[in-house]
Amino acid sequence: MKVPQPLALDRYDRRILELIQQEGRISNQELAERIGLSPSPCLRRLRALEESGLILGYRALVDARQLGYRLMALVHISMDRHTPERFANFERQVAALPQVQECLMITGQEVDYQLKIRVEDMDGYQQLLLQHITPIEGVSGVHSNFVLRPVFENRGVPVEL
Amino acid sequence: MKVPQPLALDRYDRRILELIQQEGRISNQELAERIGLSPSPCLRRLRALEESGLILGYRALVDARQLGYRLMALVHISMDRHTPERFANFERQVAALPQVQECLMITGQEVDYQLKIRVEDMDGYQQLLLQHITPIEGVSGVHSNFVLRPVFENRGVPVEL
DNA sequence: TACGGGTTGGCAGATTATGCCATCAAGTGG
DNA sequence: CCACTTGATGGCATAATCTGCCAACCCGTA
Repeated sequence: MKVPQPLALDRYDRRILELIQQEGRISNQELAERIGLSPSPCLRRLRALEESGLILGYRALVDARQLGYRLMALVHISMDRHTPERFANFERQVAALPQVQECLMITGQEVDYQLKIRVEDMDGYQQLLLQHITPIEGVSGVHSNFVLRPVFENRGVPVEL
Repeated sequence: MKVPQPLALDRYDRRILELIQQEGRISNQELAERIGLSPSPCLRRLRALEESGLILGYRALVDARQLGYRLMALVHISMDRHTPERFANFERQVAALPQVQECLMITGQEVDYQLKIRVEDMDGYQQLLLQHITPIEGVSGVHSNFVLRPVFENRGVPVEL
């Protein structure tokens, strides 16, 4: 473990970050070739980026539609009383629901959270909402928008220059 | 290339999908151990899942905050005229902005798109909005919510039993 | 010029991936 | 009940990759 340095990334590090955000399973050899370095220093840099916490991990992207999740929705939640306990409890309950892909606490006069959920269809949506989200203590309002088309998702973080 | 089958995933395939969504760079050997299969058939299954398109790819997760992106916002866009050309043009322009991490076309009486953006700070936000998003032809309204805290993101798609 | 810190490239051994083949289990028809 | 077919497994040999180590190099400084 290393304390986050003032963070000095040269162009090699940046190229590495760009490439592994696109091809997370690229071999170190090919990575080295593409950034114009030999395998040894390339691997050292990659490991250093991982150790520093800049690279949080690796994920395979799975096609949700092919798995039967044909409906994606953005669910906006408002809470009645804004106590830390209420929030903590809500977040814990929501984290336990696998259909909830993302949970963001956001600004907004009427809204406290936005959830991104994936379900099979409207039935699944209704079930999730009525049986698992609405009943959570403190939830006073729920409003959803459905995703008509995901234009793009899962883009990498820009690593300038 | 294979045509998407009726999709019959046994428990081995499901375990593979679960594991590589959590550890995208896991070695085939360890993957095989964890699912209780020898390396050969495990690798065959993994490759088959990739070929079938169920696995779309692999990504490294990069810590945006450490890269200086301290502000995340959800930007809601409304368009004045709902013609396919307007939409296509908007999507193209928005895709060219690296700060836009996600673009979803959504339902809503006043809203057509939700963008998830990452910027350095409020200055960056203002610049992005005024110089690159508002000027896009057809954009008639913009309303943003800021993310106070990302409770969780980037969760895997659930692969039931 | 000599020195020190940091990085590189190359090499050897360990680990992993890959293709091939015999074996095995399940289902079919004789 | 026995061939026979289909599809998947496990093991093995080979190829490719990773990993740790060390000498060489670059660069700023004394």
